[in-house]
Amino acid sequence: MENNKIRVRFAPSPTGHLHIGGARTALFNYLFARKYNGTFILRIEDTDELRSTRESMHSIFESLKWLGLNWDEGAMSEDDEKGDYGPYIQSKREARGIYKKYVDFLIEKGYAYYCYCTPEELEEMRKKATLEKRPPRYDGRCRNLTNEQIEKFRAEGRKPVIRFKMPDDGVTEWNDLIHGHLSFENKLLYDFIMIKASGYPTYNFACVIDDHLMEMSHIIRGDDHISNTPLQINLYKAFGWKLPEFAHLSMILGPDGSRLSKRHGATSVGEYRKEGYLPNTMKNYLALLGWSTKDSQQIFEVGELEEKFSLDGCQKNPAIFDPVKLKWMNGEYIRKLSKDQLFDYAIPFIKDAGIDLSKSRVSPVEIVALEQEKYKLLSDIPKLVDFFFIDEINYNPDAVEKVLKKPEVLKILSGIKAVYTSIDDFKDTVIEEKTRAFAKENGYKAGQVFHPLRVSVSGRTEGPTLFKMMEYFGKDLVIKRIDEALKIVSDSLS
RNA sequence: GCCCUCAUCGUCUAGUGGCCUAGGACAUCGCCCUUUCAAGGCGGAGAUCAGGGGUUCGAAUCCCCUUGAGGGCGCCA
Repeated sequence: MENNKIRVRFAPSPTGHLHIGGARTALFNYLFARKYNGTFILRIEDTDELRSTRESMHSIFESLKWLGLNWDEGAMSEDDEKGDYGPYIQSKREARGIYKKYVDFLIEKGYAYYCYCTPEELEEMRKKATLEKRPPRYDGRCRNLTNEQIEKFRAEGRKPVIRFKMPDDGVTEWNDLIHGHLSFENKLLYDFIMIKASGYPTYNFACVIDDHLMEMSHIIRGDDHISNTPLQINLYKAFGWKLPEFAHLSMILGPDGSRLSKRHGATSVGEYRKEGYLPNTMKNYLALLGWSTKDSQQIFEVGELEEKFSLDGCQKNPAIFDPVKLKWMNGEYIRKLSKDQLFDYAIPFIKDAGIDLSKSRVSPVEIVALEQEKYKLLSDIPKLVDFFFIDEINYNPDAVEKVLKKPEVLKILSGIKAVYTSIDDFKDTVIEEKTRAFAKENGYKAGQVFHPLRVSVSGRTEGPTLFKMMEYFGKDLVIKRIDEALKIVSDSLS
């Protein structure tokens, strides 16, 4: 049954990068389509001639792809598209005159009219209304202009807009798939603009025409659109078109409960990517903002979200974006990666930090994997592995003070140096065995030897497991660094 | 100002009339493991279910009011 086919869309306007909220809307549409074997469509709503940019469009494509929200139909890039309902970029649709015939139809049927009010007049109208404590919306004054008035406005060179004539009474209602029954009194609605003075359609108009023409079955969007919905429904009714199902997702707020904005930190998907978050982390975390399973599952395997998603699990109330939990989740996802996957993700971050990967004796893949359970962000990696790739390490002053400047350290280090010099097979198990034996023979506790050693070879008090680390450094480098540490200790004694 | 929406631990949430002395996760605290930092394991604290009225034998769950928060009232989307 062609008519029962699930078709959903994400319809961003290219006026900036893909934001967290937009990504979440895209994700839910994508998951819904996957769950019910439907079609996920990407449409670009660039009817804001002033703010829409090609760069933004590109950036949105990139972010969507990075998140793995692959769409089946629609604008595939700035210049390519796929599907039988195109064009999928509204400016191109406008250029083809797609909207015009629907405008003409409405005017002919008396559902739309020209309005000659200037922006200044409208501003004045709103101000006055606010002062008089009335709703600051258009009062419909151009609904019944006389021919003389129209002549006069034209003579003044005024460019009209085209407004939709909203019904004066009755109610507009629908059954929202998330909120349930929603209803608005028509007299509280207003004659919204369908066509701007520039000839371009507005959001509320183009959106309805396209959703209908593209045969959308479900409109899943943010609940900031709830009050646009009755406006749009009246348009559908004027055309006599079948309504799609509506589902309004709750908003995402910043940690202080206000609308998520720059002052809360990163707000775009691209920024999180740069900070070292994995795409699957973002997908999983975003899914959990406003949606959950009956058992409050937190981490989802590949494909599991697509399988378990449902509109029933969607929350009505807004969700606060929690960067702390996001970070935890990223650690979880990093730990699930194979060594090779981790390394592939790490490369750009390591290179950015200026680290020369050729400078280590062992495979950098192994080195990066050494501290896998520790990374919360991919950007944590360089500073945790850098001492594997540089000759001269920096000794952390606090570490030197706390660990190396102890009375027995000089003896321990020179003793252990002698032990290491005699090891031929410099492997972690061998080193550990010899080191423990050295401690025991000389009456030291293991930790008394391990700690100064760690600081000596790495310059820090924390790091990877000690013996594996030394094995990777290699015997020569370990001895060289013990010598350096020895020098620091003896210098401080004199 | 008007309209709409929403309301469970600090946060994300489970819960759809009795299984709730409200469950899970993040964060937090303590203990264990341990060569460090993590990770992991175990345990604790944390929500009189915004407040007040009803309905009912019984309400976080249904109804009403109040309060608070968010959204909208654009030739932005």
